[in-house]
Amino acid sequence: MSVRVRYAPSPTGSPHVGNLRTAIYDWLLARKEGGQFLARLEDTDRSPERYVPEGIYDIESSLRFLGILPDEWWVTGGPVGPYVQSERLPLYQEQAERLLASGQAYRCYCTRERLEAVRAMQQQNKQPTGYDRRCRDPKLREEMRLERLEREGAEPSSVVRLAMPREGVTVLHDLIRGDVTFENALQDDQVLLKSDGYPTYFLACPVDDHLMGITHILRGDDWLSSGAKFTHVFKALGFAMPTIVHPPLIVGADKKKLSKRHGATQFTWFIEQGYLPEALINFLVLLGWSAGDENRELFTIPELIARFSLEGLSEHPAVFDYDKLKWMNGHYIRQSEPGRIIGMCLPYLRKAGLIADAPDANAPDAEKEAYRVGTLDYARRVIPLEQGRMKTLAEVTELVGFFFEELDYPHGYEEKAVAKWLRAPYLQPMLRKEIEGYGALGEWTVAGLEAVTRAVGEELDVKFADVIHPTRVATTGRTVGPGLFETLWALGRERVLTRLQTVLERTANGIETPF
RNA sequence: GGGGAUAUCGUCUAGAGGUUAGGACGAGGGAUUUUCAGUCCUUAAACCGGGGUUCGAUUCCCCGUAUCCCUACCA
Repeated sequence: MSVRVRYAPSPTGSPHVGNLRTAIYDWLLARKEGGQFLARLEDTDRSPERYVPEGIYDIESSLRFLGILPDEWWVTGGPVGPYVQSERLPLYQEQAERLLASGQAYRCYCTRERLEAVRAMQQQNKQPTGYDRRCRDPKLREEMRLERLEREGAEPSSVVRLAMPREGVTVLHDLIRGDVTFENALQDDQVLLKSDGYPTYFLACPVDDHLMGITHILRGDDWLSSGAKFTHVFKALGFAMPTIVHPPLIVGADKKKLSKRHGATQFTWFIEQGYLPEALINFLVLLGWSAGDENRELFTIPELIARFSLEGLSEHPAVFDYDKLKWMNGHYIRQSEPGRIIGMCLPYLRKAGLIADAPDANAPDAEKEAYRVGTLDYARRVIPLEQGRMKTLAEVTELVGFFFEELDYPHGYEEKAVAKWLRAPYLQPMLRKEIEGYGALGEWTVAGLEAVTRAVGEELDVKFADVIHPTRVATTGRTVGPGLFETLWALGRERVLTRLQTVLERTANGIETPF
């Protein structure tokens, strides 16, 4: 039987990185085994805070971003749809009826108030909490129904609860943890069908996994402790239990389940920051899985597909290491074709106001041409110079800002940079010679710029480095950046000469330090 | 309170009944360059505790401890 796995997110907002990691595992497994990867929307909680329509879009775009497109899902449909639980209500109701008919589930008329009171009492007495099974007794149930009927003047609402066996044990066989045994008597009579007619996870998931032919269930370790109820629903329904495995949780530095207070958890944040899909996949996969004794951690997607197996999953929680992710992302940025990075960086530059938006489609040709030459070509020259320094794409604006911003000494110059390098006694002659030399340069090339600069240093009898640093500060306002000659080359003759000239004039009487 | 799971450098992890317990991130040092980044070399850094089993356990078993997860008409 071919492998069929599913990613089953709830649209409670932007997807959590932990859920996406599971989706990646699912996808890798499907690709590795030549099976199918499906996605199903678990939107059975209709409360406003737990049903976020935009979340659906975030889920969809996150999968697209990662390039792990489901073979069957709500976007494209498929043979076992619909792939949205709220559109499958009759299916769950039907199965609930079966359970009711066979006595493996029962209606419960208890009010929320009563449930809360019971729980409060249990907590007060340090008793295990859980439903006291009052309605499991037909007589008491009818009593409760009548009582509410009279009080409310209409047929009272009810839920359907799982009639968990009162004795024996339920064993869940987890692929990586082995048999996990639960005492049935300790399990709660889980609500399967809510009073609003929607199923809970414990009914919807088994029904769908069965109907959709799911062969392997991968779900977070936080589900393991309710495994008995889950397993029992399959059994009660007469459905074969798929292979099940609980990858470890992703946690924060304090070892608690990764949440907002640890930093970003919403996947869309990572996209916005400019993490590359292959970096995210590589990093996330390694958080809870390893290729064994292969001493490496950088894997391409095809390599991951070839190596992935459920057996490689670890069983203890993994701390999300933002630093390592950054390192890995920087690695993949460096590895990328410059064209790709340029394309990915442009939106950040536009957003930061460093470059203008592209002209309209119906703008005059001259305007389009001017944009292409003046803006795009410049950005194309500049961005690759900083490609090696970016850890995230969002950092590009910080890195290349000085190329685009109007530098007008001393405005836009870093105080420390000026203090350190523009106090050089030979500054004035150096600037004058550079202006002359760069101005007279035939072809504006990196080699030509270097030759001129070296010559200036020799004429001044100053070390090469001592020319380079003040020149960098004079033309960029800072001490760090790409190689000086690449920088000058990218800036272009006009900007370089203007900036040098301005500094020359304004430092004629020593350094103005308005700082 | 109850239940479940887990335990190797700070972090992600590899590992085998006998190893110098390996790699990576991060940290320290050095080299290189024109600053930064990168690259290369290098240093420090770990088997939770106690019992067993065994010639020998960090590895297998038990107990303890610690941590996490669940304990909803949420997933």
